[in-house]
Amino acid sequence: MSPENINKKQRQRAPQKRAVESRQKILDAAERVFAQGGFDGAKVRDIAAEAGVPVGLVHHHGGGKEALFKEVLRRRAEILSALRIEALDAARAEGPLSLDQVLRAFTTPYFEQVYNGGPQWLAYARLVAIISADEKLTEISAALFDPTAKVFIQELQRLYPKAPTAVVAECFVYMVSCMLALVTSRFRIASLSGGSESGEMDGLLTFCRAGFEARLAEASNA
Amino acid sequence: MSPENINKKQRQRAPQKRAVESRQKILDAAERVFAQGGFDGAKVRDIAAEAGVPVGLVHHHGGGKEALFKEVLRRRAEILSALRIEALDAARAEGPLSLDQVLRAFTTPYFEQVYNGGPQWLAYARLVAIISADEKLTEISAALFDPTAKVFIQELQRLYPKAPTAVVAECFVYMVSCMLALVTSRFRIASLSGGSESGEMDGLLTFCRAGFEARLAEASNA
DNA sequence: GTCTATAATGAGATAGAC
DNA sequence: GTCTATCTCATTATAGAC
Repeated sequence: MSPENINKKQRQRAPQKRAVESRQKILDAAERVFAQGGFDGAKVRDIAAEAGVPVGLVHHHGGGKEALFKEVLRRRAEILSALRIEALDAARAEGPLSLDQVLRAFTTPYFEQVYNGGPQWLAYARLVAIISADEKLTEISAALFDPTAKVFIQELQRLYPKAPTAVVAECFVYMVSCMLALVTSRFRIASLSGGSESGEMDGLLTFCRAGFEARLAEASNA
Repeated sequence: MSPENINKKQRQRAPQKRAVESRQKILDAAERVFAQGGFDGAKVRDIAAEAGVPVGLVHHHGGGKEALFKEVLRRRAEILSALRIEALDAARAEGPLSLDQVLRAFTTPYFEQVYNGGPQWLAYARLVAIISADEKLTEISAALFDPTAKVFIQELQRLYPKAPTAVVAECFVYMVSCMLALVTSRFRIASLSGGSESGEMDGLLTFCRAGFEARLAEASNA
């Protein structure tokens, strides 16, 4: 056995507590900084300052700005996708799916994490909204979210078999936009209405459920 | 009369055709470049190259990157706001407003310009979607769009007097999100559905009208 | 107004000591 | 792994000739 292999094995056995803490601090700080300003707006120096570590360490653990960005996105996208599929399976177990169940299986995990998962999830939610609007990042966000989206669209299609798939996808995109808007524009809603807030998930679902029903019924009769 | 005043008068009389053309080229190029990548992603050099002018000229006419950015946003925001208010007034002239009329007064001018106003309007639409998602640019977009938004929210409030203003504003934000998403995600919808497109304004309105009705009815009975 | 050259700064990445 | 100092390149902005 060569010395290199011995070193590798040792690293696998003892991943140095301090090191993983640093890595975590850097990823979390990057998440917050990227969530304001997006990829180009964020500076590696800002991330280092936010994490309280020297700049060199950000490169060491993150492997460059771009790799760091992708890793930040990937982390929670995987968790979220798993939770959504899980929720859908749980609903399926109860019998035939309703529109409300499908929409809830998609949105509940998101709001659950954003509201109860700690402040990092809120930063992540903002970041997702930013990359969704950015033309240049389409490939990344498609790779992260399209597989799950397709599962849900397929499920919705089953509920409205006569509606064209393009219309189902269109409605799905509307729902996702509203979902992101609710998180990113809560202050905006407050300001536009003169102060008080209202943004709860059930309101969003009422809006979207009615929208789906009306639009897909219309498209089914065309 | 001093020599300076003479010079000023001469400039006002003859605003040199070449100069205004350059200014126009630069603004249009900036619009396209900002529409990909946002403020931080866009480089002044890219704008100059896109406009086919030397870098120095961009600064001369644009007055720096930030001023250029704001000017690009302002131009069409003013046109759009005027068209929307105009459409609302025209509908008012026909008698009591319906929900559909209010929503159409807001969305029609937008789609009219985006689809028939030339390619620069499409770039502008993308740009608006980007700045709407960006936390740091909240002030700018609020200054540009909130005054008109408030007029429409007030009108919607009149249709649903028992609904809390916060809920009306919430629905309004949903509609705007869907409107922006329709323009920015048309290819996304196509990809999610396997190829064909569907994105027409009437479909959006069906979705949002039903959403408004359901959500505001619910909130009025609470 | 237009263009070229350059100044001044900002930012990503790396080398090498500890 | 951690940190400091530095390299290198890109970018905004300006100065000054035409």
